This record gives sequence, structure tokens and C-alpha cells, in this order.
Amino acid sequence: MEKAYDPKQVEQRWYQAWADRGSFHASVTGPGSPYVIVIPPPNITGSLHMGHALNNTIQDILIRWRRMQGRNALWVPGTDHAGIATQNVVEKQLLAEGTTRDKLGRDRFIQRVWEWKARSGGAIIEQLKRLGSSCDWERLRFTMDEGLSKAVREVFVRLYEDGLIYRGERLINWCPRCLTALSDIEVEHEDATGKLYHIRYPLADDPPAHLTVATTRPETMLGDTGVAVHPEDPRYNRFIGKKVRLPLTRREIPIVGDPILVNREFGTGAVKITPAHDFNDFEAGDRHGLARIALFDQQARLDPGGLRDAQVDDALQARLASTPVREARALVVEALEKGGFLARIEDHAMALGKCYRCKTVVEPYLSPQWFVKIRPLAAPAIKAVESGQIRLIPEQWTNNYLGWMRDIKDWCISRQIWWGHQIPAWYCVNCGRDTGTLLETSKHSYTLTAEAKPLVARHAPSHCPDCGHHQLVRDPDVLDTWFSSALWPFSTLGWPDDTPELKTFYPTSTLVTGFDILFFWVARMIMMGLKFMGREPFRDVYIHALVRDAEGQKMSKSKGNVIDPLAVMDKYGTDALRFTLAAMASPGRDIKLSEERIEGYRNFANKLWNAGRFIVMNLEGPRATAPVAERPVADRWILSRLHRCIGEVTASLETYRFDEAANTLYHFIWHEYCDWYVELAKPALADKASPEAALTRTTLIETFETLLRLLHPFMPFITEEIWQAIPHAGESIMVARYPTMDGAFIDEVVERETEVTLNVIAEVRNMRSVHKAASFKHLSGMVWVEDEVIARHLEAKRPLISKLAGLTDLKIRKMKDKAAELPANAATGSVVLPGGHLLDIAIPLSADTMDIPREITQKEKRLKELTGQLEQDEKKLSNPEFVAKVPPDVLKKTQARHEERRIEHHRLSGELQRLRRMAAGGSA
RNA sequence: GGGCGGAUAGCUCAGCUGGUCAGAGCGCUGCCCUUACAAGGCAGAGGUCACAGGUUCGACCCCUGUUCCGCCUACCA
Repeated sequence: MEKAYDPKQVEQRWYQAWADRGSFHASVTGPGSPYVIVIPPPNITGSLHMGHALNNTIQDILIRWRRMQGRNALWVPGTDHAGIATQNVVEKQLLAEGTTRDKLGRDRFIQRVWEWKARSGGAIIEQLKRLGSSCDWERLRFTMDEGLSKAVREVFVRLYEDGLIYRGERLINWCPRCLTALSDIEVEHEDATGKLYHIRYPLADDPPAHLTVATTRPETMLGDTGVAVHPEDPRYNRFIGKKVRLPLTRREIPIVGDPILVNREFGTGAVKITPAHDFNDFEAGDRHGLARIALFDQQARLDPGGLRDAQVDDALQARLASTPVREARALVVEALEKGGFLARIEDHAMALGKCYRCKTVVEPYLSPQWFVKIRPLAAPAIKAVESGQIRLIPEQWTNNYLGWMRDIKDWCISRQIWWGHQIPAWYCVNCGRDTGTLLETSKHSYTLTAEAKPLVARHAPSHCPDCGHHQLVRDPDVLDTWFSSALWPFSTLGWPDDTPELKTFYPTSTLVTGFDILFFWVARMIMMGLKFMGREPFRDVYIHALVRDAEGQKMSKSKGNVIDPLAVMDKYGTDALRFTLAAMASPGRDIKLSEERIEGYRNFANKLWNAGRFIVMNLEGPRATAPVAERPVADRWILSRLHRCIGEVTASLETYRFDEAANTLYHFIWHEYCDWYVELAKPALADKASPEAALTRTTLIETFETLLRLLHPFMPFITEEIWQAIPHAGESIMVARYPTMDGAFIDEVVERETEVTLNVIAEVRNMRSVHKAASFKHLSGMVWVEDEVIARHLEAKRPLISKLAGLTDLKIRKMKDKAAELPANAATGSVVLPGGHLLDIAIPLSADTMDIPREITQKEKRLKELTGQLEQDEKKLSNPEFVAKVPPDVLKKTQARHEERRIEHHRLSGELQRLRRMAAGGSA
């Protein structure tokens, strides 16, 4: 083995070996109860970022752990077609080639996307493999696969037949750059400082008088079709039923009373109503039967037709036609000011909606779209979480989820793009012409009005059921990408066909995801799973944090603070990255990732590696086994500690506490196994052929092999590499059994005893350090003990203590002889043993070696600390209420602790007196 | 506006149902190339647990309020 661990030459080799052996594959007939995870499918346009790394590390830990436990563990991988994002990527390519998708046409464009996908869409899958993800690659799925597309059509048709999908003209969020509708949650709200414009609207029958309205979007006033005041507002309610003259237009619009829309305290207390450009106004317009005048075109420019409909003053019409909204605002404000309509402008904090894909400001836009009527689907999805059938972990998210679900709005699922699942709805050209719902804009190009009658079917209908005509056109829209991801837990297992996979693996066990897609994805999977499978899609939803940079900033390319997981894996190794992410995955808290932290865990990997080297170097020689009780104390100690560790790690994994599990492993391996056990074992191994060495060798190897298995889900590569180099049973650690805690190995007596040994060693080291005597080789030590049992124990450990504390000689004596035996010049220390017994230590030093002032300082500090603690104890113990009310075991503990402290305090005071006398120049 | 979360060592964070819980890692300081490991060993310094009240025999932990910082959500135009 090399002196330092080199991940590069290890990782790829083992991943390949696992794959070749078929270890990732789960069969429907496999043994063990199924444990199933479906991957949150990454976008095919995506490249592995830290969020993916965290997400997949956690899934892999769970899957490897369950697989090792003997479960039939399946991790279904796949990718998502990401409609808008992917289309954007390919359109950009076309632009570079000097063409556009419109020039190419729909079919050829889609062909191009598939070509792009074939070339570049698999990158992220390869990156997941580098992470060590043990997915069942034979079951790789893509949301646009034939099977999954079939599922999408089936769901669409059935929801339509159940009246849960409808088509209609609504105000929707429109991205003027992507030229498509977005669902409510695809809009990101960003705080912005805008302005509040106060505009005077003259009363139609009393022109000098006016009503002043306040708005943040003055340019939309051209489309106003009413003004609202509160019906109980004495300032204005007498105007209800009258009209105002809409400035800059030739129109008069009514004043209505509306207690819902109007907030009397805000602005002027009067609101303009623009039903075609604002969601609230849309509803208010409905309530009062107001017209809707759409002013903007798809690119959010002022539409000449709209301006005409709005009867805008001719001169202004000419100036505004086809100007983008942003510029139009200035022009409208200018015109208002000129006309004397502008009362004032004030600063105003507001939220601006932006497209989550391209950050363009979205516009409420009136257009015919498809919607899912969501409430009937949400109700069971709410119940499933309320009843605990589905658990969200950490559970804080439950409220979030329920709150959103209870207030859920219909889901706009149509997108005006080409890449995606085209809606399975057709329209009869003949009927459409007759009813005027289908307008031929050019050859083979139609516009469908909101009233067009769709024919929804699983396959293209051959003729119109109403008129029998054969010329049918398909709805050009595609479905929201999340519509297909919502089916992921069952579409990937073969639904709508009745497959063995569905029978065995559905419902899945755990979903691992970030909270940012709780609504986008998780909620919708629950609704669809319950609707179409009649069962929840998963039992547990583990929601992990966001990965941020060391300053807590969200990582983004534009900020340049991205830590690239691939670069990290190159530099520090995959295992180090995985372990870092696991160790930092504290529930409910974002991960602030820093490179130093990863480096620390790279060092941990190296530590493990070198422990492995030590074992390999000590393989030679006989091995003997014996019942635990007959093994050397150090062995019994590490076995006891190991089994506690196994219990803790397993409990942590069961509760999704990856951070706890990782930290427990780190601490145990480094600070118990390596720092202590390996050191304790060394003397025992010194004489290779001795019976003690034979026993120790066995324990050394067995415990190490066990902890490798325990660690494997977190650090799959290095554990496999080392495991293969030491004695083991089986082909691969990946399919070896996960360790289970065996209480028979837990031995509290041995743990306590060993602790005494370790404390004595630590105390001697401390004494050496105080006197800077570390480099003096030939030091002897003396120990005085009160308790006979402890004395015998220490006597047995004498060679070991001497060795680890670096003493050439160690005398163990009775406490009563201490005064007579204490050398004149000696560093001193004591250890308080359980039960209040005391153990004193001295290391004879030469007078010039001793750093008496330093020892005094150190002991004074400890004395002060003790004094404070003693006071606290005494306060408690002298309080009758405390003694009366406290549980007996706590009282006993407090008393015992107090006694120990009292003894130590007494001893320390004596020592200090002696030291002070020495410092003053006298001899002891 | 509503909701959620956070504030603990220089930094990043643990601290589970109140009773050695004041901890870990990194960083820092001192001493060490001790035959697995300098990506290391040994030892050490460092905190009024945001602030103010309250409950309790006892509070980092529970309650109330305050301040600051995140995030989600919302139609105050």
C-alpha cells in the first residue's frame, strides 16, 4: 500500500468492478424486503453542482446501507427533459447557426433537440457515477421516453375524463422572453423599489371634480375599465354608480363599490381596475361585469390593436404602438403630466414577479390555457400527510406543505413551447371554421380561441365525431415538465402497464429532495400517486438543505462563488466530498461549504488509509480467537466501544441524521480506534509469536473490517480498497452485511477500567508538557493509589502505561506511603477515579528542568474552577427543596461529584502549598 | 402582512424528551520526524450559550417580549 491514499486510481476501478458484477441491479425477485428510492431526475441540460452532490450522496448512503442490511434495494435513476431550459439551449445553438426554430419547423426542431440530447444529455449521468451513486442503471429513465410519454397521455386523458383538466381563457403568468405561460410557482418574487403614481380621473358629469387613484403600473391605466372604491368609505361612496373620464382615452368608465379589492388605508383609497393585466382586477372585473382590454402583445409590447380597443388618443396611440412596456411607462407618465392628471409620485416597496428560468419580468396575460382542477386532487394529498401515511423529515416542513396545499390554486399546465409532451387534444378544422373558434392564420397554421372544442384522446382520432371530417389539428401546446415528473415514482416502474416492478417496488420508501421543489414536485407526486395508484408514492420524504458558499451566499455562476463538485472530487477524492456533505447535513440548516472542511475530511480518509496500512503490516503471525471474556482488556474495550458505535450509527441513519452518523464514525475511527486502540495494540503485537499477539491480531483485524463496513455507505471507494487488502469474507464490501450491534460485547466495567488507564496516560503527558519535558527520554514515574482493585489493574497495565506515556519505569505504590516517597523535585498530578478515589502521580525531574511557576499557574487555574463548581454543588445540596424534589439518581450523582471535587480540591491545595514553598526557594 | 428557521469558541456548527452540556471540527499556540499516518502525534489557550423578563429546586434547552439575520409565502393597487 502507498504511504498516502490516492483516490484517483481507486475510484474508477471499483465503480467499474461493481457495475460489471451487476451489484447495482435490483431484481423484482431479489431477496429481502424492497427498499426503493427514485432519483429526483436532474435536467438533461444540467451539470453536476453541489446540490446534486448532496442530494445523491444522501440517497446513495441510504441505498448502500439498506442493501448491506439485506434489503432488496433499488435506486431508480433518470433525467428530466426540462422543457423550457432545453429548448432555450437548442435555440441558442440555432441562433449561432443563423437560423431559428420557426424557420426549422416543429418536427425538425424536435429532431434537433433529440440529437442534442443524445450528444450532451448524458453528461450528468456520468457525473453521478463519479460520485459513486449505486443506481440501477439498467432502469435508467427519461421523462420523454416512450413509456413515460404513454403514462403522461394516460393521465391527461383520465384527468380530462374525470373533469379535472379543463381548457379556458384565464389570466396567467406569461414570460415575454420564453413566450410561454408559467405556473404560479414558476414565478419568483423579488423585492423591488417601485413608485406609486397618483393619477386624477375626472368625474364624467362634473369635470372639475376628480377621483385620484394610486397605481404602480401607470401604463396599464389605458386598459382600465373601471374604478373601485370601498362601499363604506364616506369619502367616496357617493360616487358609486357614476363614471369617470379615463385620461388619455376617449372612454368613460364606471365607479364601482368593491370591498374586496379596495383597501381604504392604502394609497388614495380608490383603485383603478385593469382586468386584463392584473390578477385581482381580473376577479374584480368579473364581479362587476367589466370589459377586459388587453394592451400588450406576447413580447409585452403595446399592441396597436389593443390601443385601438382602448380608444387611446390618436397621437398617443401612434407614439406607443409596439413600444416595450418599460418605455411605454415613461411615455404614459409624461402624457399624464402634460394633461395635468398626475397628482404625485412616491417611492414604494413592492414585489416583482420574474420568470424562474430566465429572470425576465413576467406579465399577467390573458390567453386560453389548460388547467388542472387541483382541489379534488389536493384533498387526499393533505390527508396522507396529516395522517402520517407520508412523513416529511424534518417535520417542520409539514406545516409548510399543508399550508400550501390548503390554499392551492388551479395549475396551469400548458406551455407554448415545442419541446415536451404535446397535449393529446385535437380540434376539427371543419367545425372550428363553422363556429369561428379556429382561425386559419396561414397555411396549416391555426389560432385556437378559448371556445375551441378539444377532442382529448390517447391516440390521434381519425375523424371528428361531430361532423365526420378527417382534417383535425393537434393542440400545439406541450405540458409543463412537472406534469411528467409528477408521475415519476410509478411511470418509471412501467405504469400504466401492470408490471411486476410496480407490484414489487411501489410505493417507494424514501424520497430525498431539496425544499425548493417541495411544491413543484413532491406535492404533485403525492397527488398523482394517490389518484392513479391509489397508494402514496413514498413513505418518507427527507428534505435536505441548500448548499451555500462559506459566506452563506447561494452559489451561482454569476457570483463566481461556485464550488464545483467535480473539481473537488479531482482534488480531494469523492469519499472526502461525500463525507463532508453528510457530516454537514444537519437538519433544517443550510450547508455552508468551505474547501478547508473538505480538506479536513480528505485527511480523515488518509488517516483511515494509514490505519489500514498498519493492519496490513501486522497481518503476519498466528491468529487466535477466544471468547470475548478471555481476550486482552484492550480488545474487550475496543469491541465494546465499536458496538456502541454501531448502535449509534444505525440509530442515526434510521432517523436520517447523517450528520450524527458521520460525526460518530469520525470520532470513533480517529479518536478511539486510531488514537487509542492501535496504540494499545502495539505493545501486544511486539512479540509476533506470543499468544497475546495472536489474540490481539484477530481483534485488530476484525474490528477494523467491521468499521470499514460501517463506514462504507459514506465512503464507498476507500473502504472497498482497504477491505480488499485485509482478511474478509465475500466478493465486495458493497454487498457484505452491515454490522449490527451485539449487546454481548458492551462491557461497562472494562470501559471504566480502561478509562482509568487512559486518564493516567493523559495526565502524565500533560505533566511532561507543562515542564517541557517531552523530549526527555529517560523519565520514570510513580503512582500512588488508594484503592486495591485499581492498584492491581494498574499493575497489570504497567508496561502499557509506561510505553504510551513514554516512561522508562513506573512504580505503583500505596497512597499512605506517598509522603515518604515523594521526591524533592517532581512534577505532580492527580486523577480522580470513579467512586471518589484518588490517584497521585509524580515524575521526578531535575531541579532545573522543572517549570514551577508554570505548574503553579496551571494548578491555580484548576483550583479556581473547582472552587466555583464546589460552591454551586453546595448551594444545590444545601437547598432543602433541591434535596426534596430532585430525582434520587440525580441527587446521588450530584453528591458523588461533589465528593470527587472536594477531594481533588483538597489535594490540589496541598500540592500548591508545596509548589509555592519550592518556588520561594526552600526545599520540600 | 402572515409563517418558518437561526443567533453557542476566531470560523463552521452539534447539543435528542430541562439535572457534568458548556462540546466537535477547522483555525490558533507550544513541544515532537515516537518503526500506520507531518494529509501526522502530544499538549494547550479560547465562550456572560443575542438581549430582557418569566416558569422551575435547577434553563443553552420551556414560555413571553425585544433586536439582528436568513428563507418561504402574500393581491395592499
